[in-house]
Amino acid sequence: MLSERRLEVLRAIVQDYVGTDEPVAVGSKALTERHRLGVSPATVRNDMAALEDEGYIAQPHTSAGRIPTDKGYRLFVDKLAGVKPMTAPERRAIQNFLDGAVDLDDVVGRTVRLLAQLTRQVAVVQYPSLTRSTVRHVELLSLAPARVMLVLITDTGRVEQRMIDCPAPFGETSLADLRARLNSRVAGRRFADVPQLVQDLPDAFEAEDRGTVATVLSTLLETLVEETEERLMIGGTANLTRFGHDFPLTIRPVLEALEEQVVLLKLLGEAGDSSMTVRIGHENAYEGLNSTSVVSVGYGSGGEAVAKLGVVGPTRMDYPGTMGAVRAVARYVGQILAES
Amino acid sequence: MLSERRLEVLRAIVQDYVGTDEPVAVGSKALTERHRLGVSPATVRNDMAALEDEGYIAQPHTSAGRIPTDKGYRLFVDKLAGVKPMTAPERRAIQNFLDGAVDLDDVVGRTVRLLAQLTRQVAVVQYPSLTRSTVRHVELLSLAPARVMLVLITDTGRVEQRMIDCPAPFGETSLADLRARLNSRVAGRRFADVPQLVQDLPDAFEAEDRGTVATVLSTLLETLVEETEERLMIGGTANLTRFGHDFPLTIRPVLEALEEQVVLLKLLGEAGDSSMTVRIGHENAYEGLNSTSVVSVGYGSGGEAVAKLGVVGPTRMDYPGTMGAVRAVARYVGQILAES
DNA sequence: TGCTGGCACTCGCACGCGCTGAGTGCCAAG
DNA sequence: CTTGGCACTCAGCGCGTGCGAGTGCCAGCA
Repeated sequence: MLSERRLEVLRAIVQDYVGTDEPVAVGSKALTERHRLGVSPATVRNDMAALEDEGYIAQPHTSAGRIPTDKGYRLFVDKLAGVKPMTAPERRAIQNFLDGAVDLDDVVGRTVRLLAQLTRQVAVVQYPSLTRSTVRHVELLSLAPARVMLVLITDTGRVEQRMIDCPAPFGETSLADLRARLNSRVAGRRFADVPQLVQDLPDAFEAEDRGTVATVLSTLLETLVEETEERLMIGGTANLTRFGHDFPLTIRPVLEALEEQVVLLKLLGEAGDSSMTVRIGHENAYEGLNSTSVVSVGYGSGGEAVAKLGVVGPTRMDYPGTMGAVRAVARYVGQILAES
Repeated sequence: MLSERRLEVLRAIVQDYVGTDEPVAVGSKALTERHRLGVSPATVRNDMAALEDEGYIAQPHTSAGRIPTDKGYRLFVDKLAGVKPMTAPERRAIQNFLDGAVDLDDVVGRTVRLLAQLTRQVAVVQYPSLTRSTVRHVELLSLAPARVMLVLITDTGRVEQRMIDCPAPFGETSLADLRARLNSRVAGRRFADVPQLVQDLPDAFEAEDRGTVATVLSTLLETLVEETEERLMIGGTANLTRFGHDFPLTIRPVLEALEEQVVLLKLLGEAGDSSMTVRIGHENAYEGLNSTSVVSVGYGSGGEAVAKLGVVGPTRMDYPGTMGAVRAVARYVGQILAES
C-alpha cells in the first residue's frame, strides 16, 4: 500500500502536469517548490521511484521528469480528487444559456456548444430521437392458440418481429379485432404518441382477452423503445488542436472515432447508468481513443437517465474541473427537459 | 493575353503541385522533365516570370519554385481543366452504396461518407428538413382595407410576420372567415403538408375575394419555405489531417468554420443555383476558409435543385477529380431521391 | 523576335556539433 | 527514514556548414 505522502506526491504530479500545456514532464525539484510537501527533493525522488515501480507514473525518456500513467490518472480520479463544483456565476451562466432553447434540437445543440466551451474539449451529447419515426403498420399472426407473432413496420421501412406467449388462448376473431383497432389508432402516428393512443385498448375487449391484449401492447411498446433511434451531436472539435504539439498522429484516430457514431454510442452506452463515468486512455475499448479520456454521465428529464452526455479529451486533462462541468450541465439539461 | 504555351505551363505547375503532398514548390527543370512542353527550362523560366507578373503564380520565398495563387487556380479551373468523369466502376460503386439507404437521413449519411471517401476531403451535405416542423397557428390582422398582416407561429415557438398588400379591399368578416378556415386546416400539420391542404381554399370565397385569398396563401407558403429548417451533415473531418504538415494553424479555423453551421449554410447558399461552383481560397467570404476551396453543386429529386452538397479541402486540391466526384454523387443522390 | 545554354547568385533545409539545464540514481551521513 | 551531495544522462537549442534546387540575366543563335 502506498503511504499517505506518496499519494500526495502523485496528486501533485498530476496537478502540475495537467496544469501546464508544455510538453515537459514534472521533476522532483519543481514539485517541492510548487507544493508544500514538507520534504526535500531527494525524498520526493525516492517516492517517485516507488510510484514508478507500482506503475502509477513513468518517464518518457531517461533523465526526464515523470508523467502519470493511465493507472496513475485512475488512482487520482478515484481516490485523490473530487469533483470540482461549478461556481455560482458559472451555474447561472449555464442556466441562462440553456433557458433560451426553443425545442429539443436546440437544447441539444446548445448543450453541446456549452459543454465544449466550458471544458475546452470535444463535447458529445447523445439523445433519443423519438419524434421522427412513425408506425406504418402492425401485423399480428396466430402461430398457436396462445402464441402470437407481432410484426412492426415503420415508415423508414424497418421491420421488427417478436414472439409473444399469451397468458390465455386467443381466438382468431379477437386477434383480427385487435389488429384492426391497433392499426386504426397507431398507423401513421409517431412512436412517441403510441403509448397514450393504445392505453385504453384493453377496455374494448372481453375480460378473458384483456390479459393477452395487455401483453401484446406492452411488447409493442418495448419494441418501439428499442427501435428508437439514438442520435448524437458533437461539438468543439476545434479544441482538438490543443491536444499535443505533435498531434497529426494523435488527432487523426480521434477524428475518425468521432465520425463513427456507432463507436461513440457504444462508448457512452457502456458507461454506468446514471452516475458519472470516467474512462481513461486504454480503458476505452476503441483503440483510436487510447490516448484520450471520456467523461460521461446520464441525464434525463425525470429522475432516471434517458440519455448520456460527456466529453472526450486528452488523458492529460483537468479531471475535477471537467467532471464538475459535465455534471452541472447534465443536471441543468435534465431540469430544462423536465420543465418543457 | 497569355500565350498558349504559358497556359500550358500553368497547367503543368498546378498539376505537379497538386499531385504531390510534399511541401516543395515546383521548379522549371522538374517541369520540363515531367511534361512534354517541347521547350527548355530557360524558356519555362521566362514564362514563369511572366505568369508571376500576372499574379497567377508566386514564389513562397526567393529562389524556391513557384506555387499557384488563388488566381492561378481560378484560371486553371475555368479554362484549363475540365471535370474528370468518374469511371464506370466508380459510378457503379456510388450507385450501389447509395441504393442501400432506407430513409432520407440514411441517404444523407451515406452521401456524406461516400463523398468524403471519394474526394478524401471534408464532405458537407445540406438538406431541407421539411418534415419536422408543424404549424401551431396562423393569425391574420387587418391593418387597412387592403393591407393584411400575416403572423405564423410554429410549434417550435418561432414567429414570423409578413405584410400583404391585397389586390382588392378585404372585409373584416371575410378575414375572420379565412382565418378560421385556415387554422382548422393547417393547425398542427406539417409544413410539407400545408400546400395541398390549402390549395382549394379560394373556392370557398366570393369571386371578389379570391384574389386576396390567393395572395395570402401564397405569402404563407413562401414563409413556410423560408422557415424550413436547413440541416447539415458533415463528414470526413479526419481528412483534415492531410492538410499541410504545419497545420495546427491551418486546421483550427477550418474546424471552427465547420462547427458554425450558419457559416456553411451561407457558403453553400451563395453558390450558384444548380451548376457546379468552385470557390477558391480568398473567394470564400469566411476568413477561416481563406486557404481552402469549396466545391459545391445543387442536387434534387426532380429537375431543379432543392439543396446543395459539396466538399471543402485545401486550395491545393485535385480540382478535376473533386468536381467529377461531387457532380457524380449529386446526380446519383438526385436519382435516389426521385425514386423514393 | 523568341528560344536556348551558360553562369553567378540566393537561400531553405538537413546535418553535425557542443553546450546547457533539468532531472535522475546512488550513497553516505544525520 | 530523510537529507544533501555528486556524478551521470540526455532532450532541446543555437550555430555553422555544405548541398542542391531554383532563379535572373545575358549573350548567341534561328
